[in-house]
Amino acid sequence: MDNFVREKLLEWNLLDKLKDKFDDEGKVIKASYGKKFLRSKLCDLIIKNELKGDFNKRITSDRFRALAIEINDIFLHEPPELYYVSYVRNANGKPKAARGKLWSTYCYLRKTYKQLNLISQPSTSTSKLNTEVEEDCEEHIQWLKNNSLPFPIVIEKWKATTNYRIAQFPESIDHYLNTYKCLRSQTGFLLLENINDLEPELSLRASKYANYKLTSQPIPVIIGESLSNIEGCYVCFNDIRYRVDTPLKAVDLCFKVYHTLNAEYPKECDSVWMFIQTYIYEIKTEYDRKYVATSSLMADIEKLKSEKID
DNA sequence: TGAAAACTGTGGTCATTGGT
DNA sequence: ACCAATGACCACAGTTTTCA
Repeated sequence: MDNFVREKLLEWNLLDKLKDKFDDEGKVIKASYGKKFLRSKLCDLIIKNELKGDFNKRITSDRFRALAIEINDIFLHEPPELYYVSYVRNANGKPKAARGKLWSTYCYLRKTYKQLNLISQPSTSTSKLNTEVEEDCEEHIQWLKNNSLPFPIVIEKWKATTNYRIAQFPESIDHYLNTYKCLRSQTGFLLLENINDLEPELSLRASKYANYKLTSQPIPVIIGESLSNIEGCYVCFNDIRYRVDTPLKAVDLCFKVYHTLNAEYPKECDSVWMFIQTYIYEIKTEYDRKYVATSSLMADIEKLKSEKID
C-alpha cells in the first residue's frame, strides 16, 4: 500500500476499520486501480467492515454518503455517485429508491445473512396458535362445514374459530361459501328465488369483475322506481340473496358480511365503504387504506357539526 | 478438443411497502 | 415527508454440459 493511500485511509479513519483485511485484500484492490478496478471487492470489504460485530446493523444514508466520498478521496476517478445515490423524488414527485454499489452490496449482504439465519426475520403479525387450540379449531371447522343448525352453536363455533379461519385466509368468497354450510342458510332472512331485473345486472357485474380477475363482492341492492318508492332491498353475493326491510339495513348487513367473511370492499367504492367503516362504525383495522377524499369528508362533517353546536 | 448452448450466481435497478 | 427495506426482475459473467 503506498503512502498516499495509507495517509488517506488514516485521515478518514478507514485504516483501523479495515486493518484486518486491508493489508491483503486492500493490496489487491489498490493494484487493480487504473486497470480493471475491483469495485465490487472494495464495496464488499467496506460493507462487511461496517456490519462487523452486528450483522443486523443499519447503515444510515449519511454514512453511505460519507463512505462514497471517502472512496472518491482515495480513488480520485471513482465518482461518489457510483457508490451511493440517496433517495430522491423525480419530476412527478414519485420516490426513487437509493442506488449505488455500496447500497446494493449492503442489500445483497443482508439477503445472504438472512438466508444463513444470521439475521432474524422481522416478526410477522400473525401470532402462532398452540397445537391444542388448533386441534379444537379443526374440530369446530369440520362441524361448521357440515352443519348449519342449531344457529346458537353455529355462532359460538364461528366465533371460536375466527383466528383460525383468518389464518387459513381463503382465496375468495366462493371458497368460503362452498366450505361453510351455515353461510348458505337463510336464518333470520327471507331469501327470494325470482328477481327479474336483478339477475342480469348481477351477472353483468360478475363478468366485469372476472375480466379483472377479481371475484364479485357482496353488494346491497335496492329495487324500486325511485328512492321514495322502494319495492325491496337485498344484499347479494354469489347466488345468495338476502332480503331486508330498508336500504339502511341492506348497507348495515352488507358491511357486516364484508367483515364476517374478511372480504375486501368492491374496488370501485372502497373509499365509500372505508368512510362508513371509520366514521359510522368507528372501526379501525391494520388493513385500512387511507383516502384523502374520505379524510377530508370526515373533517368537513366534523367542522359542520361543530359550527352547528356553536 | 473446442465451440455452442444451457445453466447458475452475482450484482444491479426499480416499484412498492412500511416505519418513523 | 423521508428513507430503509423488500421482492421482483434483469443483465451479465462465469461455469458446466452437450455435441459435432
